[in-house]
Amino acid sequence: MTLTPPVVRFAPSPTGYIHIGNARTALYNALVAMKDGGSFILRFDDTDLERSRAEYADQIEADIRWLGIEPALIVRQSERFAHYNQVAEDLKKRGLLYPCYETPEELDRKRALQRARGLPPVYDRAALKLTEAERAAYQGEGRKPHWRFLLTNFDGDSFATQSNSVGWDDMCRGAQTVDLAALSDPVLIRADGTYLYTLPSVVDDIDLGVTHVIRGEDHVTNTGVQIDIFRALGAEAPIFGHHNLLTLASGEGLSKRLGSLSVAALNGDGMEPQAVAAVAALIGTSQPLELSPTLEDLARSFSLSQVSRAPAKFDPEDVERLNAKLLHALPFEAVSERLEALGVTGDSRFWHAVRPNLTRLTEAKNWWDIVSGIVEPDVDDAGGDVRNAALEALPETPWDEETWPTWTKAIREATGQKGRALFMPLRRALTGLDHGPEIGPLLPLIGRTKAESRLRGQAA
RNA sequence: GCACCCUUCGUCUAGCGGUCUAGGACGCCGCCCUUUCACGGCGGAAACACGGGUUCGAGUCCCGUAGGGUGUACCA
Repeated sequence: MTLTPPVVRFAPSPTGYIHIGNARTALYNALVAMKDGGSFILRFDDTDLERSRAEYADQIEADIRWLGIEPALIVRQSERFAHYNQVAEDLKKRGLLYPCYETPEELDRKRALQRARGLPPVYDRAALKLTEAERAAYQGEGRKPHWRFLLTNFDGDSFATQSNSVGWDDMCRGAQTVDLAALSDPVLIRADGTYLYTLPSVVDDIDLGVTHVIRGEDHVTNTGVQIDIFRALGAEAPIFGHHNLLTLASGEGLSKRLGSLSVAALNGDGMEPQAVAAVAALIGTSQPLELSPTLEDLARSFSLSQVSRAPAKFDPEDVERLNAKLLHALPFEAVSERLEALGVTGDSRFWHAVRPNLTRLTEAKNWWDIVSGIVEPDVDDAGGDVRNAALEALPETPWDEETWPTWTKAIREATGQKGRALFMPLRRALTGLDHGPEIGPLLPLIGRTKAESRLRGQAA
C-alpha cells in the first residue's frame, strides 16, 4: 500500500468516545491531507489492552466517517506488537532502553521528596547504576522491570543543571524547544510488558511514512521526547503542529467524561456533520464561523497558521445555530430519503414550508404529525367568533395554495377581525400551537376534514 | 513548586510602532418584511487585563503583577 504524501494520522486510544476537541484534531489532520492530496491514517493507539474496547474503536471510526473523513488506512497498534518488540530489543542492546525496578509507590515518594525540596520531579536514573547482582536480586524477589528510554546526551550525575534541548519548527506555534534535562527518562514498557503509547507511536510514524503529526498542544512535551526517539531510531522526525485546546465556557477543559459533547451524542442530538465539523475546525481561528459545503472546500480556505495559540471556548449553541442555518438552505432532494425514514411523506412543498422553522431535521416529524396526525386543537371562547366564521366560510375542495388567503379574507370580512386577533385563533385550532410555519402551504396537506373538526374543537 | 503557551467587544478573532476616535464574524438590541414564531434585509450598542518602562509616538516592543491553559504518569 502506498500512501500519497502528506501522510497524516489521527491516533485516538479507544478508551472512550471522541468529543468535539478530538474531532478538531482529526479534522485538522484531514484538512492538511486534503489540501495537498495526501493520505489520512486512522490509527488506534490501543496498546492498553485493559482499557481499550472494540466498541469504542468502532464508534470512533463511524464518527470519523460521519464527519466526512475517509481514512486511507486503518491501523491497530495492538496488532503490531512484534514490530515494537523488535525495536525495543535493538534499543536494549544499545543501552538506550534500561530496566528499572522501582515500584509506582517508590517513584511517587521520590517525586514528592523532590518537589518538597523545590527540585523538578525528574527521575534520578538510579536504575542505571544497578549492578548485575542487584538486578538479579530484584528479579529474585519477583519484581518485573519497567523500561525507560535514556534521553540523549546528558550526564546522569549532573542532569539537573544541564540544558539539553531539542527543537522543531511547529506548524502552529513556530520555533519550539523542549529541554530534555527537565524531563524524566520516559517509561516505554510497563512492568507487565505492555507498551505505553510513546514508542509505538514513533515506530508507526516511521513505518507508515507519516510526514505531519498534528495534535493538541498537550503533546508538546511528548514531542520533545519523541523527536529524541526518532533520532535514536535513525529516522527523521516528521513535521509537527500543536493546535490550541478547546475549553467549555467555564474554562474547564474538555474530557471524555463529558459524554454530551461526544461526536456520537451530537449526531444523536440531530446535529449535521457539516455543522459539527465547521465548529470543531473554525472555533479559535481567525476564520469566521461559517458552513462549508464539503470538507474539501473547508480545506481550501484553511491553514493551521490561522489557529490561535490561546485556548478557545466551545459553545454548543454554535453548533445548533449552524445546524439550523444549514437546514434552512437544504433542498428537498438532499433530505427526502431521511424524511421518509422519519415517517414524513410530505413532498417538497411541505419541506419548503417547514424548513425555516427547523433546528434539527427530526423536528420536521413534529410538523408532519400536525399536518397528518391527530391534533388536539387549542380553542378558547375568545376565538369563537373567528372559528365560527371560518366554519361558515369553509371552502369546498380541492384545497390548494390559494385556499388560505381566500378563506382568511372571507373570515376577516365576516368578523371584522384582522391581524393577530384573526390569525391566532385559527392557528391554535388548526395546529394546536401558537407558533409554527406559515399555514398557507400547510393547509392543503391538513385537508378539509381535519380542518373542520379542529375548528369545531374536536381532536382530529 | 518548576517549565512552556496565552490575555483586544458577551464569544471567536483582525491588528506584526504612527493609516486604531481599533476592523470582521456570531450573539445581543432596534427597525423593516411578515395576518404568528421563525427565516430574510437594514441599522445600533459593545473590547485593547493591570502597573511600570522604551519611544516624538504602544493594542502593537521590554519588565513585572494578576488571570487562564498545558505539561511535569508504569494516561494518551
